[in-house]
Amino acid sequence: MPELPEVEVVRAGLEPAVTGSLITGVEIFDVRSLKRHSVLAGPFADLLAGHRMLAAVRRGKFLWFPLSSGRALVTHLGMSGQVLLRAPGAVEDGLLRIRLSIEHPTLGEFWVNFVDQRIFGSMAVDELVPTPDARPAGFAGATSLDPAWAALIPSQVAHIARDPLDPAFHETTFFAALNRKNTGIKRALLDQTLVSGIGNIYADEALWAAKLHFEQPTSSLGPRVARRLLAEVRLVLTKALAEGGTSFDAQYVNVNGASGYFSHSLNAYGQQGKPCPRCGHLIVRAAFMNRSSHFCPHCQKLRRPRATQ
DNA sequence: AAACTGACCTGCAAGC
DNA sequence: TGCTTGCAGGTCAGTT
Repeated sequence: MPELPEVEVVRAGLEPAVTGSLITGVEIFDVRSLKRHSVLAGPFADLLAGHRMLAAVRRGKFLWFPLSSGRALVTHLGMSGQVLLRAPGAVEDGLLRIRLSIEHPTLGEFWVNFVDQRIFGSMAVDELVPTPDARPAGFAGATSLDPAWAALIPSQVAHIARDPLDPAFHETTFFAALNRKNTGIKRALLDQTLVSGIGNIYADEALWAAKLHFEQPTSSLGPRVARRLLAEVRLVLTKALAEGGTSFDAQYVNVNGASGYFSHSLNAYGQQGKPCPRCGHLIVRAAFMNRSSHFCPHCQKLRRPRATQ
């Protein structure tokens, strides 16, 4: 569920509370939320208790907290994950899977509650490895002043591409990959090894803004169109972030449980049956990759379509 | 090698 | 009211 803007809202909310905090307790209520944790690393709780979190870092939809032990706590929200900051003793959150008790040097004690309805998300303690380009591995907000962990990335996140808001995102490599690939543009936007952070909502929104059909072959995009699309991706992610992300229900909330407002700004996603804000034709929903694509059939036509036997 | 399909899960709304 | 069905913001292993 949460895409880059939603995950960034969570990261930014956690940053002040977790940076410098000592982990004093770990409670696991559902081991399925540890599916990304390798038992070879050791018991999850033992690898956390007694160590400090040094920062809150994000690349795409992955979030991690470098630890004083030299490892990192990795968090992915999956489709329905939330990380909630609570005062110790607060009323129980439903669907609570993991809880960390932490102690901040000046702000005091918190509960970090990992809540996840569908359990597609997870937490794990992972090794940190150097980034190939020696650039900062992800976005760390105000904490990143060339610290030791900046150019280190959790091993399980290393295969994920940089996101389009990352200053080290390599545009040329991305455009070259689009040229080389033999697939549709939406599939490519959702491929986190090409560009990270984009999910079903923002893929549909960016394609609507760029007037591209979701099955337009990537290899058919000229340099100008590809640039335009990337610009639209950045624009929609930035706008959504400014509005606190997209919330349809209580499933996506920030660390305090509050919703974002971007759902009011959607032009295509979930708008099937409503008029396209640009041309007035009705937005259509189509099956795509075991999910849905939403688009305007009038201003998002397939160009140079391949022969359809 | 690259492209694509299920599997993994729970809860909610809509339809009967 | 209670059942069934379809649907949901993602990733990964496995199969062609």
